[in-house]
Amino acid sequence: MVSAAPAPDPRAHILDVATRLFAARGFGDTSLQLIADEVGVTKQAVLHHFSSKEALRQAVIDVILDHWRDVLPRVLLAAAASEDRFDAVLGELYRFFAADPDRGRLLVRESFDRPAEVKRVLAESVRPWLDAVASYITRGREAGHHHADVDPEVYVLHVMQLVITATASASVLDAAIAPGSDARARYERELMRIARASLFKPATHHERGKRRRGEP
Amino acid sequence: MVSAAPAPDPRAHILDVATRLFAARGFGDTSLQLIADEVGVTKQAVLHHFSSKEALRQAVIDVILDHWRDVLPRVLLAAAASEDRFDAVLGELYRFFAADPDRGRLLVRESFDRPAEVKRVLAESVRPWLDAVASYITRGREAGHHHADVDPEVYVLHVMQLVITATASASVLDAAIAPGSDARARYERELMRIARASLFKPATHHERGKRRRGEP
DNA sequence: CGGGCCCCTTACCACTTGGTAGGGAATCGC
DNA sequence: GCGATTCCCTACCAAGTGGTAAGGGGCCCG
Repeated sequence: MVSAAPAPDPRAHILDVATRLFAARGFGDTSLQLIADEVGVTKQAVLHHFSSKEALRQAVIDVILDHWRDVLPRVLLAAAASEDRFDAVLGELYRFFAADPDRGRLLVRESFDRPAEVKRVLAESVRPWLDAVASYITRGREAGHHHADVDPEVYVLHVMQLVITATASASVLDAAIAPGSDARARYERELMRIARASLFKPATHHERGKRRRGEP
Repeated sequence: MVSAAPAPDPRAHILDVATRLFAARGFGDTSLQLIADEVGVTKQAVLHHFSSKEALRQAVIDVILDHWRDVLPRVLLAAAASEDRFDAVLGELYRFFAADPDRGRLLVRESFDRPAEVKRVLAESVRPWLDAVASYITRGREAGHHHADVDPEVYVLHVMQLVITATASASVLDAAIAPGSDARARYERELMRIARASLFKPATHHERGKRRRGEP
């Protein structure tokens, strides 16, 4: 689903298939044989490119993390201060995970299966920019744009979790709501609304026309 | 962690251990042997009480679902209409999952591993009362208590997901925020705040003193 | 032409998996 | 006392697991 082309590079092809299968079935329930069959090679060809199943796991996760580490700074740099930018950043984040639900599923699975590893990554790679975002919120709070009782750090974590799980389990959640209009669009819209309404004060006196200008 | 007593009933003991292990390591990565060792019996004793590993899985899930089906109606019945009741219901839901993070983890894992099954349960067991809650929100919206642009169904789903994932991965998330004051309390408080702020209008003219009466 | 390297194969390995067969000990109703 | 039932054990099994060993075919560089 994530790749149409069979990929000329077999290593990348294996990584791709493994990512999909690990996300869908979990690490323990995905045998090297299954991955190999799906790719169209033998199990030993897989083991040729990745010295062990564990190495394959690491490689799969690294792909996600690298992608993340690449995209996040770019997105956050675009986040100056205004409410419009907030939408842009959150939208980017949402689209990142919505583009491939496997990303979120892998992250969630990993946080369950190997909490120690994930904690390390969180402490090292996530905390820095979480601090940055949190301090941005704190500034906006002191400036009176944000609700006074926001817990910036935890707010950001909760919104991120919401993005991840909403995209990761969207296909399942469809069964819970009445069928009809595009559910995915509703998920995204409502998520954005929740995030916005719980952060921004409801448009105080001054600062009315300033909001929701067109963005380039 | 969830059971201190070794449980005189071996079947219940097995169920308990299996629940914990399935939640922590996933179904595929938990062998019958491991469960048996943890319980202190042989693998065949486990297979005596549960005819197959799959049967054990079902039994574990049924315990969770039964608990859920038992608790939810009771909680929802207490939900008349006021904002105070909202806190009570959401708080109850939160405490239900916070009391044992394995519950949330199991549900999340199950939604990944067996989406078809979960969809069935959602459609049959969750949708009815989700409709009820949603229509309650819709009424409050028409009465002017709630934000006009709330998508009731999706709002409830998102809040539920937030509760589940926040409790399920709380221990991991601790690594992302600055250490110090009780993180769990912050998670709960901020989650409640987000849910409340994104649903209720910010205290219109009348109805001011009514909100946030003394809480213990 | 020939050696070396890369990519992948077949063949095989020790080990674990979920599950079966059958029997033994304790307990209960009679 | 005695059969039946419940509970759990030892012993075993076929199938599948991750991983190793060894080698073959294509290809580049000399």
